[in-house]
Amino acid sequence: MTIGEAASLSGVPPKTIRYYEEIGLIAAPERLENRYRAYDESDVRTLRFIQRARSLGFPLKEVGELLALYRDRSRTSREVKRLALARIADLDRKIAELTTIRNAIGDLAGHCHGDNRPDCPILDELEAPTH
Amino acid sequence: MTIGEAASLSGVPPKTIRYYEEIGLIAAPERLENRYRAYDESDVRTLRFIQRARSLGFPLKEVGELLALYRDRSRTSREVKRLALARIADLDRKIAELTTIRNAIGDLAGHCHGDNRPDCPILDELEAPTH
DNA sequence: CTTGACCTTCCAGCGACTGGAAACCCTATC
DNA sequence: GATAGGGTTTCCAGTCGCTGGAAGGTCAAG
Repeated sequence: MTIGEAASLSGVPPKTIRYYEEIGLIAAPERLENRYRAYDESDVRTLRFIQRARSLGFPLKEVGELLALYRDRSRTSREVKRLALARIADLDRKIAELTTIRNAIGDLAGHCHGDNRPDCPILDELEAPTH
Repeated sequence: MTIGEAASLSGVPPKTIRYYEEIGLIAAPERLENRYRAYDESDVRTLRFIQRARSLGFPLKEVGELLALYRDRSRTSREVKRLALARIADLDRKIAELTTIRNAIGDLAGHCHGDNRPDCPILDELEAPTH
């Protein structure tokens, strides 16, 4: 099948598939006589795997590791779990950071009238923080 | 004062200060005879303002808007609050998204033994999701 | 025979920096 | 006066994960 068909079956756009090939995440596929890339079911499964790992926030480097583990019959579940737990720790850090920021802005906005007057605690605080 | 001094007083690295100048976020400063950039107290205050707005997650484009509002004596607090509330909505969306992902990986990791055996629900799920 | 939808390659840009190279400037020390 | 070290200057490249666009080749339908 062509790249467009593989794209719609896997949910990964053609441009992105070519990009994954370029950076070596997936192997370069066979070509048809007209130089079009030819994919099969197995390629589509790989692309779907990648798509799901990406949607879970794994960076491409880790997607590559997951893919290698996925193909390695002798891998242990420990290796996979290690990646997953690292990803969770990373997400927890990011969530905590965003939450802190969100609350800080929330506090500021809560003290701002938001009317036609010019005085604004948000700008005041950016100018010279009180805490 | 030189860029290095302005950097340590404001918390914005020299490279970043030059970058802000390049993209037009801050004005190009006077130069000394040796072509070094010369900053004053007011520049440092501006840089600190930017630094704080950035640490609150405002993208540079919005930092520019905040800066313009900050300098505009006739601005209303409504305009500032609008930016702050948009930022909060954005953060809430991001936090919700990351939390969803975090829980999804958490579920998967919870079902994975993480031992020497090869079977792993994480890879299984990436291969073919059940939900 | 033309239209339109594919496909190919390559190059550029996003945001917000950051690193490095090559050169210049200033001060202090030997 | 040479040298070492710390600034500073410019410019170019790289990060991450794509995405858009240009210029051209290919194919099936009308």
